[in-house]
Amino acid sequence: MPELPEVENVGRALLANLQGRRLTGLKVSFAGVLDPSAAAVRRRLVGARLEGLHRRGKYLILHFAHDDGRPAYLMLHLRMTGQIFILDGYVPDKHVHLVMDFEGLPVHYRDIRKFGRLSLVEDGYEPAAMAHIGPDMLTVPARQWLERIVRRRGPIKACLLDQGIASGLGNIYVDESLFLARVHPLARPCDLEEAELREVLRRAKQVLRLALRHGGTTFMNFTNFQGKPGNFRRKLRVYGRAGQPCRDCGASLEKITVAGRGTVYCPRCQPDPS
DNA sequence: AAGATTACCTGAAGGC
DNA sequence: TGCCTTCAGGTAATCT
Repeated sequence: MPELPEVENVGRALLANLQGRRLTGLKVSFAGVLDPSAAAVRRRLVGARLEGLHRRGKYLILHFAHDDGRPAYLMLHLRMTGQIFILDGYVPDKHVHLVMDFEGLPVHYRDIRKFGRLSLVEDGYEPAAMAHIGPDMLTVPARQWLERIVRRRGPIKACLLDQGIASGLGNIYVDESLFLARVHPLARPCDLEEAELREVLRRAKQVLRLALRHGGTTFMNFTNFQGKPGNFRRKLRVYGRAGQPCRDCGASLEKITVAGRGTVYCPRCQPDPS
């Protein structure tokens, strides 16, 4: 499940391998992953060079430019199971839906569940299609984040998953952040002290940076562009560990449902808010 | 109007 | 070549 650190890794790989290269071909075998049609995307992008790239939350926006300077942008979201492979001798299977050719270097897009999207956008790194997406979780100033969350009455876990408040956290890193901050997933931001909220943000940034350094978390499907799994899984404190002992206090970790998501927490380290 | 639910997909896992 | 149900979760759309 790609969240901010996994998406950042993908972005770095794309930049490192493709910056300055020209897109020379585009093959699409499942049209649903591309918006609009392959023909329309080809018309805008083939012949353009990859100039740069921007990430906000779990979105990547690739900036292409034609020789006359005319810009074009491709917005990418991997959703649940999207993967990019840039790998010598990679053999596509039935889940590879799109191949971009960069002057002989093939870039494969694979997506088992077909939730991911590559979308042509015309309005740069801050497109209207992302107007409802909040600031990036890794860089949002504490003051701005507090303003956006402090009056919320829903469970803090739902707020952290809400990409409109701040973007980048998914189910894994939300549970990890709340555990490190010693905050119960059902606690309401409007009931918490400012210091507790600040601690949640501090821990979220910490866990994202740490996961990034370890190449992301491979739980189900994530691998990097060369097909290697991330190493952060063995660092997880609560996610995927329901019924196992808390690494800090030994209590049995509990599993509940919050905002429709499986949620693991320590009943002793993260005391019930009520 | 924020919060909750469902649709979109496939594969893994478990019960029988 | 076992069948069926449940679960996994990011986001948009649709409810209440």
